[in-house]
Amino acid sequence: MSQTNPRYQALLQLLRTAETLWNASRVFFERWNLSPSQFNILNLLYIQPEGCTQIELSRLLIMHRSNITGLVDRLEKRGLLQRKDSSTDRRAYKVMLTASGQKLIDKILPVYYASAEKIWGNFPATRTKQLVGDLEKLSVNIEMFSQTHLKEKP
Amino acid sequence: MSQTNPRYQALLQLLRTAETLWNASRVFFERWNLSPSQFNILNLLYIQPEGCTQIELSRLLIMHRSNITGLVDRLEKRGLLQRKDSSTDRRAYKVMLTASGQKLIDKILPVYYASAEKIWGNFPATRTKQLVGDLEKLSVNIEMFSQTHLKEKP
DNA sequence: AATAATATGTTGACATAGCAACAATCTATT
DNA sequence: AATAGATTGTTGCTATGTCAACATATTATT
Repeated sequence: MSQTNPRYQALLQLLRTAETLWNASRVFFERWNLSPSQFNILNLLYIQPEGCTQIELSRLLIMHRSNITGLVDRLEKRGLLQRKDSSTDRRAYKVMLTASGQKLIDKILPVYYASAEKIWGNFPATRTKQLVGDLEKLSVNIEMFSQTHLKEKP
Repeated sequence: MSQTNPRYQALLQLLRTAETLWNASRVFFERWNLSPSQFNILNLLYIQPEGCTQIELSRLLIMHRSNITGLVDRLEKRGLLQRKDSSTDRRAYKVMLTASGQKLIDKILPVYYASAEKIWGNFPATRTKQLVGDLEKLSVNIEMFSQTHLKEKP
C-alpha cells in the first residue's frame, strides 16, 4: 500500500495512455476543424442513418445530455448534421447527418483507420485481442465498484 | 478497414475504459470535495516536500500551464497548498502542501489504494503486468505517431 | 380521466481544458 | 554590457464537461 503499489500504478498508466491517445486524436482531427467529441458524434450518426435522439447520443458517448446540446448546436451551425422533430416523441429530436456531414466522415474514416494501424505497429493481433478483453473486464469491475462503493442508492 | 476493424476498436475500448475509470474517480473524490485533477496536484506535491513550480506541475500532469493557475488558485484558497516565491527564479513560485493538505492526502491514500485493489479484483498479477507493458509500448507508439504524422515541425 | 412520476432538451452557473498574447524575468549570443 | 530569444505565470477567449432547475411532454398509477 504505497505509491509503488502495482495495481494503482496500472490504473495510472491506463489513464496516462488514454490521455496521450486523446491528445493525439485532438491534434489529428484539428485538420478538419473537429474536436474528438464532435467526431464521435458524427461517427455515431454515420452508422445510424435513421438518426439518434440527443439522449441516445449522450448515453453512447457517456456524457450528460446538457453537453450534447452545445455540441449539436455547433455541428448544426456548420451544416454537418440536422435536428428533425421525432415522429414519436414531441419532446425529442432525431439528430442525423447531412450530406455534407456524410461526405466529411467518408473522407476521414480511411485516414482514421490507417492511423490506428500505424499506432499499433507490429503488435501481435492476439495480444491486441487480449488487451481488449482485459479492458472490457476492467470496465465491468469499475462499474461494479461504482455501484457498490460509490453510489449505493436506496 | 471498417467500423469493425479490430485495432480501431481496441483504441476505442481503451478510451472508453479510461473514461469509465475517470468518471468513477470523479465520484470517488467527491466526498473530499476534490476533482481528480485537484487530487493529482496534491498527490504530486505529497511526495515532493520541497515543492514544484507550476510549469513542473503542468509537465507532470500533461496539461497547459494556464490551466494550473486556476487549479492552484482554488486549492490555495482552501488552504490545502501554498505558493512560495522561488528563491532562484523571481518569475516562478514553489507550490507546496500545507499541513492541512498533507493531512488530507494522508487520509485519502489508504482508501485510494484499497479501491485500486478492489477494482482489479482477481486479475492475475502477471496479467496486470503485461497490460501495463502493452500500455506503455502503445504510449510510445502514439507519441512517435504524433511526432511523425501530426506535428512535423520545421 | 386525473394525477403523479419520469423522461427529453435547454438554460445558467461553474470547473476544467486548450491556446494566444502579455509582462516580467532569465539565458544565451554577440 | 547589450541585445535577442526563451521561459514563467496570468489573463481573456473559447470549447468541453458536470449539475440543478425548468418547461414540455410522456408514461404509470390510481
